[in-house]
Amino acid sequence: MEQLLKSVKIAINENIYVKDPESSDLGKRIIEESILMINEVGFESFTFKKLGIRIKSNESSIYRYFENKHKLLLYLTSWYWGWLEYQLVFATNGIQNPGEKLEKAIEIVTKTTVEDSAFSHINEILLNKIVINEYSKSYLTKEVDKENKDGYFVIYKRLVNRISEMINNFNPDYKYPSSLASTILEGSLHQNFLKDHFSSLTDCHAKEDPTHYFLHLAFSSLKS
Amino acid sequence: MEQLLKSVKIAINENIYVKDPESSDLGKRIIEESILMINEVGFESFTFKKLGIRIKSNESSIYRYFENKHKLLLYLTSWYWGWLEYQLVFATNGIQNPGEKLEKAIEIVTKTTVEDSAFSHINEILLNKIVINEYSKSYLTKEVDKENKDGYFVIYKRLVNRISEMINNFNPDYKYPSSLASTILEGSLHQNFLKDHFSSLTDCHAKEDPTHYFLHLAFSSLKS
DNA sequence: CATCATATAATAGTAATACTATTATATTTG
DNA sequence: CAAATATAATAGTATTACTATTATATGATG
Repeated sequence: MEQLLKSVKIAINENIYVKDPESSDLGKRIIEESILMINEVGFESFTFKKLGIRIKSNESSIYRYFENKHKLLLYLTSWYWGWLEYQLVFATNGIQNPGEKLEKAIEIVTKTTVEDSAFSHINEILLNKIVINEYSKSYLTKEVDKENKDGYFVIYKRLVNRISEMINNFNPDYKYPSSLASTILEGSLHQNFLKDHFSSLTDCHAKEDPTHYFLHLAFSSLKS
Repeated sequence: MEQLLKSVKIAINENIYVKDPESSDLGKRIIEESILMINEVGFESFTFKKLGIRIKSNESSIYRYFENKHKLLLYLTSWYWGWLEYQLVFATNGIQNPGEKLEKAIEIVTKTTVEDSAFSHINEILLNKIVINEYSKSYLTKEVDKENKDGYFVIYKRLVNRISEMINNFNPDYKYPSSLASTILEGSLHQNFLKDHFSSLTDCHAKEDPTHYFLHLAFSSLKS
């Protein structure tokens, strides 16, 4: 898998960036260091000026890659979902049995992220933390409908739909496949957040807990 | 219920505000108009300066009630959760049967908000929209642990715990009562958001759909 | 190897934001 | 009526989120 992934590039909607960050060394440094910095200071305090100082480049040079930090967040989270989608498709591809397939899918999307050496400038573990802490902010905006129309959320939507289809294949009579799929994806981020900051509001404390919880939730819904 | 509620005040942690907005006419106008304005322009574009102009008062006067707009958001959302908690307790109080009680609770917290005439300066329908669109932003911050320690989220936590206890009363063997409770509350906000902006990611399209979805989700989990 | 294009860096500037501080003017209360 | 308190007006600051311009470095092509 590692070898194969090395030649794979996660395709991001071209309108999200001004210039493809994968196309230059500076671009890759922007991605690499922004992931570290957003984790350190949070998205609100993160600015292009500070990032410029950190990567020993200039604020205005970063603007040649991304219009603003919102677009950079969209880029980072799209990349994450694309990466997760790749893992999902790869891991479930050969499975014929719909129950097994769905089980594997839920495992993939709810498990704790491990680093992937295929993309050297991207720290997937920290990127997962960014998604947990900041993803909602990318769509809870007044511009969401326009940006959705412009295709900024296609990868996420495709991922939800893939899970929704697997749910449907397992039980075609179940009435809420899309809601269950979106609940699993969003809920997994939420339970992970609660684990770290509001532990009394969750029963997920160990690594595998969110996976067990969502497996139980999904399969009991689909079997009844 | 209406008559009784008229003498009820939703108690908000005193550290959230500088001066109690319920204590003056200006304070109530700040609450009333900020709800309208955040709905209109979104939390990001909302500023105390603009609110001051709108209520024909001064920016600096608003600062005498709230340190910043983040605190105002905490106030508004705490009020909402307090109001919902009151409805929950009131509606489920007399119910002895744990299944019925939980069913009622899920109905209350997932149903579409209707206006409550008891609090004339607060539009609960719009406040519910603010909670859907902005609540996450109030805790997805670098200050969350400190603010949690300071008790800024107590009402929300109490609400989740109430539901969690009802789940536990219905099925003491179920392993994830807190996770299920937080999934229902957060998930309900999320499904409502998807309904309005990403309809392909949800099966909740009509008014009662989130309730039906979460009732099915909860009870099939708890019966298996 | 010269030149031409492009990428990057440096500098400066702007409007808006998120405040703080000070003073003036109402309004309430004791 | 005086004193305290609430509100309003004004001004000021550091930071943010950009845009614009110019300078410099690198690299590709003829």
